[in-house]
Parts: sequence; C-alpha cells; structure tokens
Amino acid sequence: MNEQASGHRTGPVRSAAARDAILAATARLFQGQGYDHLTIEGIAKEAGVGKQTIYRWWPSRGALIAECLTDGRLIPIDFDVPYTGDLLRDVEEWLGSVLAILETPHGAMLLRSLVSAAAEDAEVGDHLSASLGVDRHLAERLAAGILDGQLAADAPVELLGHAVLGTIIVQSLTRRPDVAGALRELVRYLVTAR
Amino acid sequence: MNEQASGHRTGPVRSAAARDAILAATARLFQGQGYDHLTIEGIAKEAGVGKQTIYRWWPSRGALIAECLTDGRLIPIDFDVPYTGDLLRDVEEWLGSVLAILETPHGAMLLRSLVSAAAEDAEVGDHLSASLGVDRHLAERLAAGILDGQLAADAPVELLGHAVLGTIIVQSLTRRPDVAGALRELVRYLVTAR
DNA sequence: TTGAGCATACGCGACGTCTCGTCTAGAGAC
DNA sequence: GTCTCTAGACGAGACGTCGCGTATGCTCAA
Repeated sequence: MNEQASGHRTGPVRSAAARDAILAATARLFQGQGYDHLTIEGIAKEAGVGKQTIYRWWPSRGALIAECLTDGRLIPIDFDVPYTGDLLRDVEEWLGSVLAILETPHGAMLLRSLVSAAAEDAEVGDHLSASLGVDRHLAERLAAGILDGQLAADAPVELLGHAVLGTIIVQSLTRRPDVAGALRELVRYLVTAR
Repeated sequence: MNEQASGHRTGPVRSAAARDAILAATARLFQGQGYDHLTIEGIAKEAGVGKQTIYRWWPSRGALIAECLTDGRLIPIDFDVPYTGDLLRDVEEWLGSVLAILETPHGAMLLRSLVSAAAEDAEVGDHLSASLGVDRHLAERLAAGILDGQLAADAPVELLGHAVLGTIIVQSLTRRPDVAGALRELVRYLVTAR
C-alpha cells in the first residue's frame, strides 16, 4: 500500500547522464551560436537525447540556460571579491575577472545572449546577477568599505552593484569599444570616498 | 537638370502610406504583445500590406523597432533635462519622466522587449539610449553640474548616464518591485557633491 | 511493472523567397 | 501637349524549411 506519500517510487530514476549531456550540449551550443539560434531540437541532437527528455525536465529554453548558469557551465560561478583592506583595489580585482570573461572572443556575444535570455525569463536575470556575485560579494564588499570609512555611509551598496552590472550591459548592448577602460573609470569614480 | 548621376529612376516612388502603416502596426503590436510574439506576418496583416513590402525596406524585426524608436512611436523621443540650476532636482525631473513611462501597465514589458531587441540588433541599443536622452541631455546636464560645482570635476558624466540607464535595465530584468524608489535613491547618491 | 529514456511522426505557426497581376510615374516618340 | 512604354512599388499569397510542443511506440533498468 502506498509505498507512501513521500519518497518511495518504483521504476527507473532520472538519468544523471542524460541531464549532464543536455546541459553540456546547451552550454556548448549557446556559446557557439548565441541564444537566438539555440533550439531545443539542436540541443537534443547534440546531446544524443530525445526531445521529450528535455521537455520532461525543463519548461523552457530559459530554464535550461538558468540551470547552466547555476552549474557554472557558461561562466564561472560566484566571482569572489577579495578583502585586502583597500576597497578600490579589491573591487578592481573583481571587475578584472568579470572583464576577463567579457573580453574573450565570444564574451561580448555571450553577455548579449544572456541579457536576451534574461529579458524573456526572469530566472536567468537573477542567476546572472548571482553568478557574477554582484549582490553577494560585490555589495557586501562595498558595505565593508563603509565600515572602513572608505565609502560614504549612505552609499546604497546593492544599487551600486546593479549600476556597475547595468553599465556593463549597456556598454555591451551598444557595442562600445573599450568596455574595460570605461568600467574601470566608472568604478574608480564610484568607489572613491569623496 | 540634375536628372543626374544617381537620381535617375523611373516608376513609382516609395509609398509613404505603406511605410506609415507598417511602422504604426509594428508599434501597436509591439506594445500589445512584446518583442517575442512580434512577427513579420502579423505586422503585414495588421498593416494591410504585403510581406515583401516589409522585407524590401527593412532587413529585420530589429530594424523595424529601431525606426519606430527614432520616430517616437514607442516612447516619446528625446527626454529633456531641465536646467534650473539645481542639478539633483533637474536630474530627478528627467528620471521622473522616464519612470512615468516605465511604470505604466505595459512599461516594464516594453523595456524588457526593447532590451531583447537591443541584444540582437545594435541599432536598437543606440536608439534606445538616444531616445531617453541619456547621452545628449542627461550627460550634458551632468557636465553643466560640474561647472556649477555641484558635481565632482572628475565625474565621468557619460558613464554615469549609462550607469543610470543600466540600473534601470537590471532592476527591470530582475523584476524588482519599486524600481522608481531605488532609482531615485541611486540618483540622489550619484548626483550629490561629496 | 513502472516510468525514464530514445526515436519519430504530427500539426502548427513563422520564416524568408518567389511569382503573380495591378498600379503608378517618369522617359521618349510623336 | 498627348500617348505609349517601361521600371519598379505594391498587395496577395503559395512555397519549402525550420523549430515548436505534443503524442505514441518500444526498450530497458530498478
């Protein structure tokens, strides 16, 4: 009777191999061709998997991308911000690692694709911001900077994090050259106690 | 006389009525249903126009949106920034009119759609930024603020404009509530001489 | 024996190209 | 001036292709 309410189920269990093949294929195709041009059928073929196996576990392309993000399959997860006591230097360190991704051959295209995905799927936006550590690490580092007297006491740290991320996005959407230089200048300005 | 070099062409000239019907239909459908769900066939039907007439003049959906933007058919063109001498107040005035659009029922969806369009078509990004007056008016008002001693002399005004726009986008992509409040706080912080 | 997984067929909607037939406006002959 | 002639814009819609999301077998491991 009712091998009960919760756990017990008979029959095969979800295949980790299939899940992995699907996410790996998604990441590979996404990086190769961008969000548009990314098709479920393409993923299924690339992963050697039936379409239904994808539809069974993910409701949308966006969800697939979101899971790739949290798995660190598109960009490294959880960019850290060091704490040396020097706020500007620490933030520039973080910025450097983010820009390192962005400036790879496919980096800019990758970001635009992620933005595109985020626009149609809220989950992706959150996971993108989380992946880069904007809220968790950057904002917290800024907060610590306030305690150290290196940043104005009323600085809205979380918003500043979003402003930096947002600037990266805007520069990237408008295809500016030298995103890196601009971002460094912005951060220098924002993070300098005045 | 000047039936000259290039100009010589016989036959009917481009129909202004068709152009207008197409752009109007595009704007109408875009605002009603967003960028995804916007189809060329739908536009053609809505405008009472052949598909080919669209393909003849515009290479992509994005180009269509870009032109709607420059025509002010999606959001008002060229948000102005007043000059009263009080920098913070003037910028908040500008911000207010931008947020007024953004906070209409479809405003948030509209912005996300524009971002999505910008991600796949560089033109749209530029025109969006231009429409909101970020570079032309906001940045220049900030520059004037420097002259008035209300903003640090080394403030990167253009970047600050992008930062504000970027923050709007990030807040909107992650579906934050109270975008308006957050933005006002950010602007208050950025534009306060310290 | 149940349910995950692969494979495939299906109807649908949109794509972008192409070809009709219609019309319009400038060019050249008279 | 008037009258063809012709290039090209236009509406309409057929065409083949692609990807969608669903449905249906069949196999195989728990």
